[in-house]
Amino acid sequence: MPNRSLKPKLPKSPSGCPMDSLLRLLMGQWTCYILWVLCTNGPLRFGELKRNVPGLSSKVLTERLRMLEESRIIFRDHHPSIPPQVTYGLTERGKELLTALDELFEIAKRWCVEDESVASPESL
Amino acid sequence: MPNRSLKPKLPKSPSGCPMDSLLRLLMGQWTCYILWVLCTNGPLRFGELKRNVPGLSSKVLTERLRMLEESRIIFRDHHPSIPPQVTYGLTERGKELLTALDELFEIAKRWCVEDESVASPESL
DNA sequence: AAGGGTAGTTACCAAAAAGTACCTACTTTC
DNA sequence: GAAAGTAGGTACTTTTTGGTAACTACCCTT
Repeated sequence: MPNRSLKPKLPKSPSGCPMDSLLRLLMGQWTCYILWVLCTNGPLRFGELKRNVPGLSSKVLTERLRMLEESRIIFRDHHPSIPPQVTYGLTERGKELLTALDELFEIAKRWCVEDESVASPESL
Repeated sequence: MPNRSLKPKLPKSPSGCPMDSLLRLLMGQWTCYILWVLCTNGPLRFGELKRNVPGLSSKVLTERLRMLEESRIIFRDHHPSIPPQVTYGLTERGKELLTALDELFEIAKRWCVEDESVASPESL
């Protein structure tokens, strides 16, 4: 049986600022992308999730999932069958978080369009 | 004269996703905190900014400011007087971004309160 | 005339993060 | 009977970051 001992080691936010803890969590590479995949695809098994994020290693995926689970942003549903079946999905907190991240996404898209129209002006 | 040659080296988002570029920018340590300080205090000079973010080194501050300037999230106002006077502040883009980040901040605060009330339930 | 403040830059080093490869234990499929 | 798939864990290496200290050039203050 896997012992789930991989240490997530969030530095525990010495400043005590709530935003600091949240940023520290989201700032890790892949983290937001993992959340976005879980949001658009619904709950996924470990392997499916990994296949949906090309380039992501098992090690890092496990770390990220542990941190997100600990913060109750995602849930972990474990069926100790053979082969084992573990499903991850967004909790209510996770969905709430995604609505905020979605706003960032909208901004990113808007800026991208703006930048393109600056790069190639319509005056031809 | 400082030659402003410090390479910001954003990995240029190989995936081409707009959100990826934005996250790559915001994800760096201190970046969001710098933006928050500029938002709450208004435009600040380099030294003032540094003093407002304890623990942040000149090197990293310069790197972050260059990246944010390049993305037009902050502006850089340079008066080549002696001593030199350089002021940084949020652009319209920056202010737009901060409204989105503020929502994350609200979520972080709410969760923090929730977690405390779970840790010490009112049933005494 | 020595020290401090201005806004950085550079080189060097230490720490943290991420990637790689290989391992479990069991079943199903080829 | 060997390979592949399940969900990770472990050890090792490499890459990326961030911090430190010293430096620029010029002025004002003590």
